[in-house]
Amino acid sequence: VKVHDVVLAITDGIPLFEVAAACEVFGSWRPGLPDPWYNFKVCGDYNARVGGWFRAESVHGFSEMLTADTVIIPACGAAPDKPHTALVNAVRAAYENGARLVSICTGAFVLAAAGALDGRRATTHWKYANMLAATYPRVHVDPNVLYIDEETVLTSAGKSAGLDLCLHIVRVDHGAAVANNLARRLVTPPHRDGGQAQFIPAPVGEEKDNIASTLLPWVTSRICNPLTVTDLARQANMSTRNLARHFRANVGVTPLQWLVSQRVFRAQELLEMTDHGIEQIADETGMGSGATLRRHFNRIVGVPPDAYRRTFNARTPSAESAGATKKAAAPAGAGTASAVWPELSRL
DNA sequence: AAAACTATCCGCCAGA
DNA sequence: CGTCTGGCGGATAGTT
Repeated sequence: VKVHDVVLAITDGIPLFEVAAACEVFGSWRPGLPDPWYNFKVCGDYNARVGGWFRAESVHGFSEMLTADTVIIPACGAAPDKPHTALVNAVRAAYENGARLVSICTGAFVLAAAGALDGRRATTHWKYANMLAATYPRVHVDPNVLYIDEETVLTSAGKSAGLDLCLHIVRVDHGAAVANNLARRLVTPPHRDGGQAQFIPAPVGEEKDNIASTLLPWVTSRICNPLTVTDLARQANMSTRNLARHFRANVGVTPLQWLVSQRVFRAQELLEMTDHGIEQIADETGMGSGATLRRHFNRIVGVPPDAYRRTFNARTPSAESAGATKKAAAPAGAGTASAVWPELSRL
């Protein structure tokens, strides 16, 4: 099996965070991940300043992109609308060679300049969305999503959305279980399918009495109850129609979709931390039946509940036969990293 | 696995 | 006016 070549391109003045996110995901193998992980290289300007604190010395030339399977452009320098010419040319060449292009933050400007975004949907840091749309009219800019997957071209919003996109790519390449495993190790919340789901509309939201800050906590704390969408509407003091409207606008998915994903997340925790049976967990997560839980769990997590438990349950250090997955359980005392998920996973 | 049955979603629209 | 809300009904998604 050929190892997937990932090349990260950096230019002078590039922000640290975006670079770091990609390096964390693609640049280091961790226990439990497939062994030949990615073949990760950094290319760019020699001595480019990174984040204002470091200089990049050990970098390859842009020509590395020509043989890459995936090219990542974390951002551009201070003037996104005037991208680095050599970089743009290299990206164009890589694209014509069939490479998958990935941008984080203002990296989308480089992709756009290379023509890779023409006629496509794309996103970038919300602060630059207008500029991107104005500079490249043929790009359909959507500032309201974390990332957009156009198969061969993937763009993401700023900062941590880049991490979400990187994990999404791992999910595409290696499956949900591997992606979730990596997310756990990075102590970041796992996500649903990224392809069509567009969650988190407002990058810079206000803290009013919106659904996200009032209704969602109310529900998550009662996730063991078989709440219906009508129940949520009653709690929010609005009609189901209005709830559907506001929910979509504030949370990005429909009430039921969100509800089901929360139940599955809770089921993940119970699978990790208890030895309860599937039927019991279905009951404890407000899911109607074990069959229903299995179906949704499989769809969202990517593996069946029992397989998930075998991999992650901290109580039963199941003898992993083949050496592939070295005891993926969390360190003792940490109570499994998923303990931090409920708060973070409010998509 | 498929079918019958429910619940939910969302465009449209009128009324506040 | 422009904005918000709740009801309706067909299409979909979810459940048994």
